[in-house]
Amino acid sequence: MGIEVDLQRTTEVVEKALIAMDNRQKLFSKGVFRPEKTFIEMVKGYGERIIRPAFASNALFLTTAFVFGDDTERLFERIANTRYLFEYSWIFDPKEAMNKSDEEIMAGCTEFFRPAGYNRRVVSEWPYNLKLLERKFGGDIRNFFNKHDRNMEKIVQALVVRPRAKTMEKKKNGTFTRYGPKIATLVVQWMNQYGLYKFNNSNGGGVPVDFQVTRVLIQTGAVKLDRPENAHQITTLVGRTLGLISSEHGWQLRRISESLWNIGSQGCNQKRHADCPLQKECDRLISRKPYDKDGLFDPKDTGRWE
DNA sequence: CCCGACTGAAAACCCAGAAC
DNA sequence: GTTCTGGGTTTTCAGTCGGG
Repeated sequence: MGIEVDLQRTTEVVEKALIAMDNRQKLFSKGVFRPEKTFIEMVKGYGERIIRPAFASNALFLTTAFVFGDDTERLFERIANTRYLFEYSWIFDPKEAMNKSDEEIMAGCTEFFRPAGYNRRVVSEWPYNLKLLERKFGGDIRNFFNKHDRNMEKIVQALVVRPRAKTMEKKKNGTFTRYGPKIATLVVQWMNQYGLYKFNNSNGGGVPVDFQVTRVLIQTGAVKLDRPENAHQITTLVGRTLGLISSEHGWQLRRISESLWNIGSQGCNQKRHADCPLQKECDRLISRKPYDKDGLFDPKDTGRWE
């Protein structure tokens, strides 16, 4: 059988998730969980206070790279502190950073973000990205977006280069590093959602497909597997399918992403099955272990009913 | 009651090298 | 050449527990 994405079933599940989100059903009763919100509002406010129009856009663009291999809620809780932001605002300022060594920049970056594990690599790429931003785009990420016709797809494409592009390849290309298919789409989604940049097409760029989004679709039978399969292949297929469904039904990509991600991270991940709007659609709980350990999605039930 | 020590879970991916 | 496969890697925080 291999990997089979059931278009009909995916549509059904997505529609139910959207309805639940809109009607504040079950785990959506307190609204949509947006761990990034406080921090983004904080950088916007700070940028206005220091009268630097590029500050918030730059800060969000650079920070989003850290939404890799970290707990998003904990990450934003750690850094959403006005005193810290004031003290470390220079790490988001391309001009000021030009006067500092890579080591100094990396040290400041580590102190501010206190990276949790995998995303330490973001720290080592920070000086490169920051200096590229200054040299090539005049210290304003919005110039990079302008260069790609303010078009979400083109911007994501320029950041990703190609799936699994090597860091060196991106550097040769003169583009930013640490932005893969998930993070690149997440950046444009947030930039648009929080009004940090006006794109020409506000519903492009795709859905950031991660473990949580995919697990919901596997557990509800929208993605059918009869044995463990490669995670990258599945997330690519899922991304394509969700894009298709979005344009077919006129559903916003951001809303599809938020509804499924909320159900996965706030529901399944915390075993709140009784509080899940997709409870009746779902017949299992899959483990994250094979995903981290072997890069696989294992369809096996690990005990939703325990 | 409050510490420090300890444990376990969690993480909106990327890349080298093998296989076509 | 391009595509695919398999696997890496580390900090943080909440929860628990025993000793002082």
